Amino acid sequence: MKKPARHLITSALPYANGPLHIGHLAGVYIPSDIYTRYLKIKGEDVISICGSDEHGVPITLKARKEGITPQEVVDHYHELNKKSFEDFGIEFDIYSRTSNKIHHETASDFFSTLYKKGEFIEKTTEQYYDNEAQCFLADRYISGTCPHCSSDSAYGDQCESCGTSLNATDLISPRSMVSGTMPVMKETKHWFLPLDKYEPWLKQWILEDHKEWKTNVYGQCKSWLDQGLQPRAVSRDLDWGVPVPVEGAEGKVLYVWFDAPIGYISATRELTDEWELYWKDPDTRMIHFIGKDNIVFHCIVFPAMLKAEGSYILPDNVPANEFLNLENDKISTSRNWAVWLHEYLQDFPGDQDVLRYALCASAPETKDNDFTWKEFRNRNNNELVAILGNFVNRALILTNKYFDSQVPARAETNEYDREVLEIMALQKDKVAAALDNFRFREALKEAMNLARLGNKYLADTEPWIVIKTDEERVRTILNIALQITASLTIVLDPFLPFSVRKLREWLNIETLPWDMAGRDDLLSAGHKTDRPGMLFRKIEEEETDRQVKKLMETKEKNEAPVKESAPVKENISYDDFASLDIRTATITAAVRVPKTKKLMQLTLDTGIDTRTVVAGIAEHFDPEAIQGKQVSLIVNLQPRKIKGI
RNA sequence: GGCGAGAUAGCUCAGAUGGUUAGAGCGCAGGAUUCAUAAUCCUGAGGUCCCGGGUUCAAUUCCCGGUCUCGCUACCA
Repeated sequence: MKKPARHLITSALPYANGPLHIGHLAGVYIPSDIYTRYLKIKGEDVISICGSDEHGVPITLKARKEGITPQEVVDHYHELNKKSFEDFGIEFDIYSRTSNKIHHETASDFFSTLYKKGEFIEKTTEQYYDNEAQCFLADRYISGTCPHCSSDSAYGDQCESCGTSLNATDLISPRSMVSGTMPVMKETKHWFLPLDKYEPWLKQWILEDHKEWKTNVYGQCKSWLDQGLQPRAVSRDLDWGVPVPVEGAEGKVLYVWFDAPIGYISATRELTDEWELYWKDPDTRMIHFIGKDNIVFHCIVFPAMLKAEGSYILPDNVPANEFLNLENDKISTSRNWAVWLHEYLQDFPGDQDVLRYALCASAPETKDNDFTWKEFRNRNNNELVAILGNFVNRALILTNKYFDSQVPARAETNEYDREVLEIMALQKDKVAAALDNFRFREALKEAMNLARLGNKYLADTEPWIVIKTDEERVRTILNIALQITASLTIVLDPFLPFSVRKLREWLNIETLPWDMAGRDDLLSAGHKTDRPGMLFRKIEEEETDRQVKKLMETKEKNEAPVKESAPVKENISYDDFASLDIRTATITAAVRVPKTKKLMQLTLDTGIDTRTVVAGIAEHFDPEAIQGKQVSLIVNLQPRKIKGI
């Protein structure tokens, strides 16, 4: 493979409607940061791009709910997240945002270019329109009764109660969540990117030319390509986003997934006048770091957009990670089940590298992984403190004790010394080989093995005993131990930037380039080192227990029945009310409905008869636990069949 | 429902074009050691490789069927 002239690293743009958590870090930003730092220390030409994704419906919903403008929402989270990245040493060359002017221009121009080339098809479809608020309603803005489970709190895109994905037109008695009124169907025009047109080319490019992509990425792409691609809408009716730059397109903006990846381009433009070198020169190697939920957009939709435009390069690889769970449960922003980065730093000030280490060591590279506080503590105490911190401390303290902190000269080496030096020299290539293949867990392990080697070397050579009889021999031993320490500052640099900085200060050296790692002459005899402090502190059980307790409290809070009250339905007449026959009934039997997640079949004794009712409660109640309980029931509701019952 | 990925030691994960004793780190047990933040080093115990069938001389690996977890499912972002 030809060596690329430069690298362009992109990291998925975090959506600016919430703070960042450990899942973001482990899945995307730690790998991308390690990779970027690695390329930089190797002396490659590389830029790392990221920014806030600030458009789309959820942000407008959040703004409406909080009674502020969408701009205020994104301003808040942009600043918060930008700071979190800085605090954790995630070094982007630029952290931009999609609500700024340069992005609007870039995205608008991109659309115009495709529009002028005739790359879009226009389609007029019928969509729900809110007459009172005078706007089209995205599916998310519509609620109604689910046609499958009869839950009355289904959204236009999905029923939260039974999990079915829906079209807004499927809903029974739809209501606008903006005004509460009943929406009407109205025609609206949208632009579509005909992905089907690029299908043959995508098949060749991915399925034939990129067999080396990770199996999850390749498999997902293959599944889409095998099913056949369809034209995909690139615009929507909304007043928040990049306006569609076409006459007569008032009230329409670019669909956020058209808009967001262009954010990578606008951020690069904002960073450098040479942006076209990074985006259009075939000698540039582009890598997208993303989570698994983003695969199709980065592997199919965005490449199709770039291809349609014509002058851009395509990604060389898209190393998508799986998801990180937390204490055996899915991370969820809405359920507050997460470790938030800004909160972590309040509770563990100065311990950024510990989290970086723990998340990299158990990154969800091939399958979903679980983060536990216990593992976090163990990783810190047994690996960072005991192996790395301890070795560095031993080497420097011994030097301080025996040779007044000066690097001793190496005399004659014996066979064992040479063996150790040889392993040390090979270690950087092992780390590099893993990093080149985006295997970050393995790379970190190999880097740590260098510290393990150091501990073993000291244990085997026992300088604290030899010093009594043979000082010359100890000089050689400590020289070698210190050379290992110096190499550690190189191979660990991408992973633990904060700690490596400290270590360099104690060794009194500058940042060394990658290729020097493993050399036996990084520190010359007589070089003065500093007395070391603590590289890592021990984390006590109380500290992590407190974190677990915090999560348990969240869980309790979530389980408490403080359900948000649904919007009040339209008033009904007294006659309607009077016609409801509500009675108290006793549950005599309850069984789960097979092949459903949420449905439970109940047998009820109403006092007047015994009847069978299906309720969407199986996620929250145990069949055994609710037997004998009393419920109220409208006994004259029209009977319906659900799942054949 | 359809599709994709995963399931291997107590935990977190590697791995094998099908072939003798399936690996690592952590945890656990025993020993050595004291320079070091009781940190290190050595040794050891631990596995129905998710379940059921098939192909084969041989299956944890390939094929078929199933179970569970996660993701995608085309206007969710």
